[in-house]
Amino acid sequence: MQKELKQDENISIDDLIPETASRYTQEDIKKVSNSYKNRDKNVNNRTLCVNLAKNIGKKVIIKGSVHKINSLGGIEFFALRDRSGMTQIVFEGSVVTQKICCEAIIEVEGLITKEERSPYDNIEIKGQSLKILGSAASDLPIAINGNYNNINLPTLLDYRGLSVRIPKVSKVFKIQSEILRLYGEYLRKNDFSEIKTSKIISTGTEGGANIFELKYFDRVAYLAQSPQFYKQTMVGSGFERVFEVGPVFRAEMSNTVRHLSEYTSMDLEMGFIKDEQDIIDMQENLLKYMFTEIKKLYGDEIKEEFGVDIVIPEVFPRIHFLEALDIAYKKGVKDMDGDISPEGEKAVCDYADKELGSPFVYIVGYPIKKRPMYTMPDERLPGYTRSFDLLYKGLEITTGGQRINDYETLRKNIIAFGGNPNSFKTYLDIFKYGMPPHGGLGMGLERVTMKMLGFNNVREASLFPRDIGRITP
RNA sequence: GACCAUAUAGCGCAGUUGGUUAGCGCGUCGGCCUGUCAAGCCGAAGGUCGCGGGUUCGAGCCCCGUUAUGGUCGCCA
Repeated sequence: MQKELKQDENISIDDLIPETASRYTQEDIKKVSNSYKNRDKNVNNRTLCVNLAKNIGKKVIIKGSVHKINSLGGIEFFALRDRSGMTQIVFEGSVVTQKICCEAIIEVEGLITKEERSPYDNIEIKGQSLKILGSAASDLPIAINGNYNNINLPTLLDYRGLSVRIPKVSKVFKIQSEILRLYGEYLRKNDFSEIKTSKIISTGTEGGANIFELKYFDRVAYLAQSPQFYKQTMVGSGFERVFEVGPVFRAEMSNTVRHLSEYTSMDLEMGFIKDEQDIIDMQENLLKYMFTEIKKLYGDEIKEEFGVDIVIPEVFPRIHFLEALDIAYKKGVKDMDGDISPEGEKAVCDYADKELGSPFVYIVGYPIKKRPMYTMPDERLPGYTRSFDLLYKGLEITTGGQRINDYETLRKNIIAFGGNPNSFKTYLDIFKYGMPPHGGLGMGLERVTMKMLGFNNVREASLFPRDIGRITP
């Protein structure tokens, strides 16, 4: 709820502009513009926490947030946090004269000292002067320096702007940032081009009711559920291999630990494949690369902070849908009615984990009815398709497959799925005028992050999650 | 959308078969303290028990409604 403004807060933008603003002389202006060229670049020199060890004995300036204060009367210990890590500053005597609260932004000049009693790498800074760059109030609603587990997820999300300061929380998103980097890095190395396509569309791609409607001038438009058609268009364009990382929107009435109304889809699409196995090969190698690099960079921290090992199997098992069903039945999962239930998926994952030593498992060959109209049928097992899901630790993190690339087949499929070919004209045209055999996949960034770090709620892996009940912050 | 659970201080929680002034830990505020690292010791503030109604001499507790949150399912990445 918005609070009423107090009387003295009732100011306008005009109050911010002094009358002199219209009378600045050429000289006044010149003074400012000259300062652009002649500025002292060393004024802002600053040593980061991570670089303290190699500068022991030097006098430095460090800047960051006050993480924690321990005041013992004549001596005060500050834990200081910057983007690289933490350190301890010791103030003796009367250096600290102002009231300073946790999360205040400070600048400290001091001497880097080897000190066995310091909890941070046996290094600390003897503070000689202190400046407040940004003050902080004392009534922090959540503890940034306390035990992460003492705050419930909805509270963390309500105060997201502050909870992202908690080192363990920000670590999640540092890792997620690396996941994104590695995804693009590997695909570029393999001749993929990155594309960005519009998220405002005129018709749904996958059909169904789970699409957000929005006002678009005097018309109705929708938020894209997937870049599917655009990816395929660009395969046909001659790019052959494209990838996109971007938001997709699902208006599903699904209030679960694994659903978001808006999530980041890591998509790829590639031409001149033999079949869906080429797509799986590409993704398997991609994931091995990504996970190996993450493990190199963060493996120890992930183990320590989140208590999980990153396991990268030699081969990712590939099981046919009907085999998977069988495995699930044998594990005692009932009531699947020819389709694999989430419980059945868990059983298959369990099997892959225990029998095949892999937290990943591909289920290939879903029934036609379970897949979108553009999915390539498998001529060897009519009724089934050349599509797949990738399950990771019991959760679906990817859907993909080979697509139909023949115009007539696709046209008939659109009709068979209850659509009107006329409303898919732009899409169909790319097939009418030559389209290579191709396929691709979409991978949910937050789900990958969630499972990699062993969370049981996908919201923990989303900076500003959107779900049925949440559109703020 | 269906079902189940929960709602008590800034945060995390306890609160007995319904019974005086609703507690605990952390945090916050004040005081003491020169090696803290879950600092310690002394003191203090902080609550319309989600909201609305009902039962009762009496409700944080029981009943009805409502809202929010969490979880499960369908569905999905």
